[in-house]
Amino acid sequence: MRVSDRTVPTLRDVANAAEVSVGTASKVLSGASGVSAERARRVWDAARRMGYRRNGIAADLRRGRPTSIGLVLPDLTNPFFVDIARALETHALQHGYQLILAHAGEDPERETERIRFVMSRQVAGMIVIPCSGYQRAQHAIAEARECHVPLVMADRVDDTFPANTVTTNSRSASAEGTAHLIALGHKRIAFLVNTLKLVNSRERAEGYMDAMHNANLDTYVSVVECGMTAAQSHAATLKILSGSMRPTALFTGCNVTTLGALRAIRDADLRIPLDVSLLSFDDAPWMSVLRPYLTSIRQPVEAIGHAIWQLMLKLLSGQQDECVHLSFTAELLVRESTAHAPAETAVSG
Amino acid sequence: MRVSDRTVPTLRDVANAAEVSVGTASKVLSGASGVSAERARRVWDAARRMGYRRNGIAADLRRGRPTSIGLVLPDLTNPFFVDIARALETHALQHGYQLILAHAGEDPERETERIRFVMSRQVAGMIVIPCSGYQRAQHAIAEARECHVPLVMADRVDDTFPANTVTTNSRSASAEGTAHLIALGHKRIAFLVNTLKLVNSRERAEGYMDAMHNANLDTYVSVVECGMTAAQSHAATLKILSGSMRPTALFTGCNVTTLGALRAIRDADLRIPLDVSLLSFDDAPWMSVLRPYLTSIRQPVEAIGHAIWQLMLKLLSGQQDECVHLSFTAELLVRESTAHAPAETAVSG
DNA sequence: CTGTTAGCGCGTTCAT
DNA sequence: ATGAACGCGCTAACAG
Repeated sequence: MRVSDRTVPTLRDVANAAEVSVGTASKVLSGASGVSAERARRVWDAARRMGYRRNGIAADLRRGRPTSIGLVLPDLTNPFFVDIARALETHALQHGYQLILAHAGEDPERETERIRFVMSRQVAGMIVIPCSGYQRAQHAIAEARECHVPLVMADRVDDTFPANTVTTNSRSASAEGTAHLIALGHKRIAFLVNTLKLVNSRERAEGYMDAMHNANLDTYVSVVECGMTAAQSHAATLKILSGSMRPTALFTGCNVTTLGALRAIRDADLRIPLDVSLLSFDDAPWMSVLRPYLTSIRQPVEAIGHAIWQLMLKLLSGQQDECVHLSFTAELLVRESTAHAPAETAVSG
Repeated sequence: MRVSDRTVPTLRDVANAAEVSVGTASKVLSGASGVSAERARRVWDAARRMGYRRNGIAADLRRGRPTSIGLVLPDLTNPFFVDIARALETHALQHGYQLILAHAGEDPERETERIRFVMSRQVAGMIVIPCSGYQRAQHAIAEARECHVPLVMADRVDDTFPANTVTTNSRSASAEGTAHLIALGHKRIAFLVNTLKLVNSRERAEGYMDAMHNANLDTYVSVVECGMTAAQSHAATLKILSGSMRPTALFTGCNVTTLGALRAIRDADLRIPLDVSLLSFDDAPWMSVLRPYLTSIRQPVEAIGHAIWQLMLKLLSGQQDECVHLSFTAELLVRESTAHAPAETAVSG
C-alpha cells in the first residue's frame, strides 16, 4: 500500500471528521447561512486540517448551473486577441464566472477540437473568434447552437452569421485609411492581406478597393494574399518590393502581416516613409518603438470586450432571444510612417 | 412551458431513443469496442439526430481520472509565456490531455484565485509560472502539493523551491551578456530589471554584477528596478538617460522592460548603438523589425516546453517521486544594437 | 455481446 | 438548525 493511495478528502470525510452531516458541511463550505457558529467552526477546522479542496466539477454537475464561460481564440501571438481575452477575463471574474481559455493556433482542426472540448466542459456560454472564418468552424458552431449554449462570436464574422456577433466596421475604416494614403498622393498602393477567406480581412480588402475606386485608381488596385504567418508575409512583401513598378505605399491588413512586411522593408533596405509609406490595420504595443512610429488603424478593444461580455450576460439571463449584431468603429491614427508619395522620377531612379 | 425548458439530451435519452441500454450507448459513444455494428449505428444515429453532446465533466467525475492539465500563466502579453503555452498545448493534445489555460495578469491575488479555480476543476496536473515569485503564490502552491496534484513550476522559480522546476540558467547567461558589453569597452552599463522580487530577475541582476565585478567595474554597477509594465520601464529609462553620466549601454532584464526602454531611447532621440548600446534579455518577434536588429539573449523556449511536458508525463504516470530541477542554457545572439562604447569625450559633449 | 446496477462528489429538498 | 436521502450524467463491474 503506497502513500499516494491516500485519496483526497471529500466532503463526506470532512463532515465525518467534524461530526456533522454532509448537508451541514456543504452549507458551511459553500458559504450558505443557517448553521450554528459552533458547528461551522468545527467544519472549517476539519477542512483546513485535512487539506480539503472542494470539487467544483461535482458541484457544477449537481447544481446543473455551470459557472464557467469558454473562450476560443485563434492566435495568442496576436496582441489584439490577447487584449480581448484580458478584458473578458476581468469582466467574467467580476460577475462570478470563470473563463476557460482555449487556443486554436490558427488551425481549423484544432479549433473544432477545442470548441468541442469547451462544450464538453458544460460551459454556461461560449465566446468564439474563429480562426478560418465561419465556413470551417461552422460544424462545431452548429453543435453549440443545437445545445442552446449562449454563443457570441467576434471579429472574424459578419452580420450574416446566425449568431450573436460583435465586429469592427472594417470596410469603412479600411477605406478611410486608403483615402488617407491617396490624399498624400499615393497611387500604387498595395494591400497585403493574410487571407481573403477571413470575412473581416475580405472586408478590409473591399474597403481598400472602395477607396481606390472612388479615386479612379482602379488600375492600380493590388490585393496580395500572403498567408497567416509573419514569415509568409515577409516573403510576399519582399517579392512586391523587388518587382518593377514598386508600390509607393503598403497597407497591411493586420498585426501579423505588418510584422512580416516590416521585416521585408528592412531587408530591402528601404526607408519609411521616404521610399515607401506604411499603414497598418491593427495597432500593437511594439509599434511604438519603431522609428518612424507606425500610422495604424486601431480597433476599440476595450469597447469590443465590454460589448461581448454585456451581450453574454444578457444571453445568460435569458433576456435576449434573437441574434444581435454589434459593430464598432475603428480609428485611424496618423503618425509617422505615412508621408507624401515620392515624385515619379525619384521612384524609377 | 418555455421552449428553452427543453433540456439537453443525456446519455439515457440517446439510449432510449436507440433502444439500447445506457451501458451500450456509453460504450459506443466513448469509442470502446464490443458492440455489434448494428446497435452502434443506431446509437450514433440517435445521438446525431438528438444533438447529443457528451458531458465530459460527468465522465471525468465518474472515472476519477481527469484528462485536463492546468496551466497558469502570469502574462499573455509576453511572447515568451505564449510560446511556452503553445508548445505545451501541442504536447498535451498529442498525449490525450486537454490544457486549461488560466491567466493571472501579473496580479498575485488573481493568481491565487486562478490556481484555486484550476485545482477545483480536478486537473490531473498543474503547471504554473508564478507572477510574483513563489513567496506570494506559496499558499496556493502548498494547497496543490497537499492535494498530491503533480506540479511543475517554471521560469520564475529556482532550485530551492520544493517542487519540480524547469528554469533557465539566467545568471550565467546574464553574465555572458554583460561580458560582451564590457568587451566592447562599456563601463557605465545600467541593468534594468522589472523587480528583484522575482527570482529569475534577481539571478539576472546577479549575473550582471558578477561580470561587472570580474572586470573590476564594481563602482559602475547600477541596477534599476523599474516595475512590471512597459510604461514604468519607459519612465525609469527616461530618467536614467537624462541624468548626468548617462550610461553608454543598457541591459534590459526582460521582454517588457526592453519595450519600455526602447520607447524611452526613442523619446530621448538617442541612436542605437551610436549613443547607447542595448542588450535585451529575452528575444521577441517584433525585435526583428527594428533597426538596428536587437542583440538579445534567447531562452530555448521549445526545449523548455518539451522538458516541462516530459516531466509532467513522468509525474502523471507515477514514475517520478522526488523533486527534479531542470535548467537550460540561454543563448547570446549578437546582432546590431551593441557596439563599441563611444569615446569619453563624445559622451560628455 | 448486452443490460442492470452501483456509485464518482456534491447540492438540495424534506423531514425532523 | 440539522441530517437522511436522492440524483446530476456518466463509467465500470458484473450478471446474463
